Amino acid sequence: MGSRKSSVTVADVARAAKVSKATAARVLGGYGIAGEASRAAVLAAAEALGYRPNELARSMSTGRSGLVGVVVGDIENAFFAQAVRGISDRLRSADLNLIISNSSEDLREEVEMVSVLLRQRVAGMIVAPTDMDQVDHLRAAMAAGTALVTLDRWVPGLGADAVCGTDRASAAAVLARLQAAGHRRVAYVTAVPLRPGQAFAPAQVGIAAVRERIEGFLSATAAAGVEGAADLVFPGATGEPEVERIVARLLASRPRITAVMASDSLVGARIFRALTQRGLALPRDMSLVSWFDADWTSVTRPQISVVDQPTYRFGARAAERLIARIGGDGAPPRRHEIATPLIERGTIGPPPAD
Amino acid sequence: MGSRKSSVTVADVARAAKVSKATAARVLGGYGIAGEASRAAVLAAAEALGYRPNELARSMSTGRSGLVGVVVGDIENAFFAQAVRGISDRLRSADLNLIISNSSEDLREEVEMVSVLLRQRVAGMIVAPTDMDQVDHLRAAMAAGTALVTLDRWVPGLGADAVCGTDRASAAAVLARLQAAGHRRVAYVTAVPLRPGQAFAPAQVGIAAVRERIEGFLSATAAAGVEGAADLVFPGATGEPEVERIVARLLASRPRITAVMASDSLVGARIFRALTQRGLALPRDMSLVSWFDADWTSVTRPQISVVDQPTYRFGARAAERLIARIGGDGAPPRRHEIATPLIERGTIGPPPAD
DNA sequence: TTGTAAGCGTTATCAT
DNA sequence: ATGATAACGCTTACAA
Repeated sequence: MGSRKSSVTVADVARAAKVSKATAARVLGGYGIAGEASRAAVLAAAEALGYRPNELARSMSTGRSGLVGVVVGDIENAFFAQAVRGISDRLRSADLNLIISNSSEDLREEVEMVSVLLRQRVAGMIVAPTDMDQVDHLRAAMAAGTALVTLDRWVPGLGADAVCGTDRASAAAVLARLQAAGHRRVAYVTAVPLRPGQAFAPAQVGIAAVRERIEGFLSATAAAGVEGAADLVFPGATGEPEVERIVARLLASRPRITAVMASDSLVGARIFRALTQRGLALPRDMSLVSWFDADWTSVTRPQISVVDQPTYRFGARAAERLIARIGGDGAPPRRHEIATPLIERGTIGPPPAD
Repeated sequence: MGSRKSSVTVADVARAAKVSKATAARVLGGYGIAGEASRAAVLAAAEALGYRPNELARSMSTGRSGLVGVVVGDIENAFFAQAVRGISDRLRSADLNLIISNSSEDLREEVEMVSVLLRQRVAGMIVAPTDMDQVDHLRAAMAAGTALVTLDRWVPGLGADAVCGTDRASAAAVLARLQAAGHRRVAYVTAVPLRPGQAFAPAQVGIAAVRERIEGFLSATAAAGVEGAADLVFPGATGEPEVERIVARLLASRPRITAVMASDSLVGARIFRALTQRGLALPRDMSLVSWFDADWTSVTRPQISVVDQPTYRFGARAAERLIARIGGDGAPPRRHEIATPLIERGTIGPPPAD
């Protein structure tokens, strides 16, 4: 039965090369110094025996681990998938490997995942925190000496580097652009759940990036003299039927809502579908701007106007910061903003005459 | 300076609980037996000190590693991103963690990544081999005792479990459906590179799934009495300009090619765009079937007919097999096929009268 | 039930 | 330049 995986160790190599374990370790580990003769012998023996260094053991004695953990909301989502690719590409050049895990945007799972990563003694982690008001587990990780960078979301007071978009400003800019086109009542639709039994307030939104966008949206709306700004935010757009209901409310609103901002590309796609399935045309009957330049936004007709979030760069940048921190960079932590500009395509038009 | 990460160890807990290291280890590790009193003391001490088991050390002594490696072509691609999610979900319930890496469909990188995973002493790995004719590194991994399951691609003679689609059959079925609609000259467009300086032959295609589809396509085409089947395969559709050129050739062909099969959703999207940008309408001017039910295929007008590859299930299934193997399942390795059925939407029509 | 002590495969210190 | 030898934090006989 027992197929002992007993791999070849430095001791084996040393024996074969007729040198001490220490010498073999030095040449194999590439540290210290070794004579020409022994070096050759060791290398030959290692080759012959098929020696593979055991990173576990190596990490055990050095204390550093070569592994970096990533916790994202949903790897299936292109937004995060691209970010992970960016992280992965950067990490590779620093000889670090990637443990990835999904939080499903659920705090409990996030806490669990962080704990698992800590047990694996990762050198650092990149997390997209699902709730900016519950970050004790992240604090603990940092206190334990693990480098941390938050992705896409800035948590004030955490003291971790963050790489995120210009959420507040972009939301305001999109609204301004829509108002310039003549829209007055613009809606903001997002998937974040409305905490049960409570009236909506931005402070209830746990995902920092979304909260910031909503705040930007709300203050710009109010500043424009539009009353009842809070009623223009539609949370809970979690699935097909929910979006369907929201679109119905949008269309029934009086005074009429004539433009929509979708908080992510999934919501955007669903709104688009709900609208076109009713036989409505964009931007004639409704203007639409979606966050994230997903694939689908350029095959529709017209193409969708989007707020471009270059998440590959988010990821790459986050990895760079993390690598620096692991390397001992002690600069004060800061927020690294990456511009998320509006890409105008075909779904911004004047409001319907009606 | 030196923020010694010196975490609390079992020894520390033992000392605090006034028991031996072994006893503390037993209750913390959840094995062996321990008296009620000591158990309570240890647990309390661990809690107070904030003890976190060191998985590295644990793996070192037990020999098993709790980590599973995954090597995919491109995590940024929804095809793989969904598969990874499936893997991740299944792995979690088995208390396994996921190291992921990208091969960029490059053999050299794949070999390197597998080697890295082996050094990390992963319990097993799931790989989408980029070249079915170069799998020595995978053989070596299995020989070293690492469990292996291939994803989406079957490598004959490797002796590893594989989870893949019904590629050959689906290709033939799609062709049959197209022929039933009246098409005679149908093209197959794929991103796999044409090896430089050689005429095209299916045996040059390294990605098993694609090779099988091409073989299915070719034999079904020939069986239908269509001459010059090989000229109907268009490899090298790697980027926007390449697809543009291929579409031009498609449209210029005589006798005319009236339907296209796209080997993946990226190629499909590019073909769709190239076609519609020329003002052509689907399926009036050209019929189209794409592999993979990507998001974008349901927002176009008409919606795209696709071969649905449920890659989340591919991943989940692969993870299940791997878990079984890690658990010692010794059943003969086999190919696990998951149906990839044609979903008819709006892009199959009769050939243009012309 | 509990404790002692020997590993696991490295790195790292200190003589030689 | 090289060789003993002690860690690293855990598991696991074996003894008490």
